[in-house]
Amino acid sequence: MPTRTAAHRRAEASAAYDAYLAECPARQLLDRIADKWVSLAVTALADGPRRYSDLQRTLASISQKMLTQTLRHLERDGLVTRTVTPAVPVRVTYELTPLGRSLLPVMAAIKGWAEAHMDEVRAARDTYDDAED
Amino acid sequence: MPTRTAAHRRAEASAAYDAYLAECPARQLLDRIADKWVSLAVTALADGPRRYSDLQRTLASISQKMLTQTLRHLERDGLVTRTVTPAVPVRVTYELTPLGRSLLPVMAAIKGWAEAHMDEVRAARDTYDDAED
DNA sequence: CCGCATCCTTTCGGATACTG
DNA sequence: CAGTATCCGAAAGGATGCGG
Repeated sequence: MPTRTAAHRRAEASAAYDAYLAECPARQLLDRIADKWVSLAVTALADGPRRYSDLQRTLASISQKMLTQTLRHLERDGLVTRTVTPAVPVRVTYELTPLGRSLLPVMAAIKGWAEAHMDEVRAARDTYDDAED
Repeated sequence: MPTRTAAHRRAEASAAYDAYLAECPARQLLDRIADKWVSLAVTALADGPRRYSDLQRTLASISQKMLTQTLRHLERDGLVTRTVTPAVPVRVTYELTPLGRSLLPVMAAIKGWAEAHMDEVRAARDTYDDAED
């Protein structure tokens, strides 16, 4: 009989990665996904595949450099797929993978929180700034 | 009778802020909270008030500059309270406000996602990098 | 249309030294 | 202990021009 029970193994598995630790890969991954453009790009793909130019219109004022960079990272990390349709002109569409879909609720939540609590944050800032001594 | 029904007003209210728009304040707020240190700091305060030095130990390798800056922003935005206990030496504790508590599940989710899906992302990266042509 | 390469400015963020 | 202030290198990110 093993000295490590199923509960032990579960606890160990859930602690396999710890973003609090600097050297942990999860810390870097957190840094990647905790990003404004990632949040907007992933949520923009919620309803299905979309074209590059379509995404660029939706994520207002994003530069093509940042959009391409963000999409490349998401593609490399297995969160989106990139599909090129050879036509004239070429047509490129991006779509969430199942892994990307698992991140979608989280990204939608953070974007939603910002939109939902903007007024409260504004009020807090006014109070804070008025209290300058 | 007004031409705008309650449903109209609700729809309008929920669309009052839109992070997709560059000029929208919610875009800036999203940029503030979609941050590695914010995620780690907020989740670290989940179980109650903690001291500055305690947080610094938990958020391994964070510089005092970034920790102070992050906490100041959170305080200004009304997400945490800062309490100074005059003693020798001085004791400063940080605690989530109700507004901060409303953000906690979101921040815990993003941190948790990174830790939970690290292996899948790693596998995707290996595949992507191997396919270099 | 969908990029990549380059330049250049701005910001981020670590290191260090110093205060109540 | 819990900061603030300053310096400085590294990285982010916009602008522009070119290419398949």
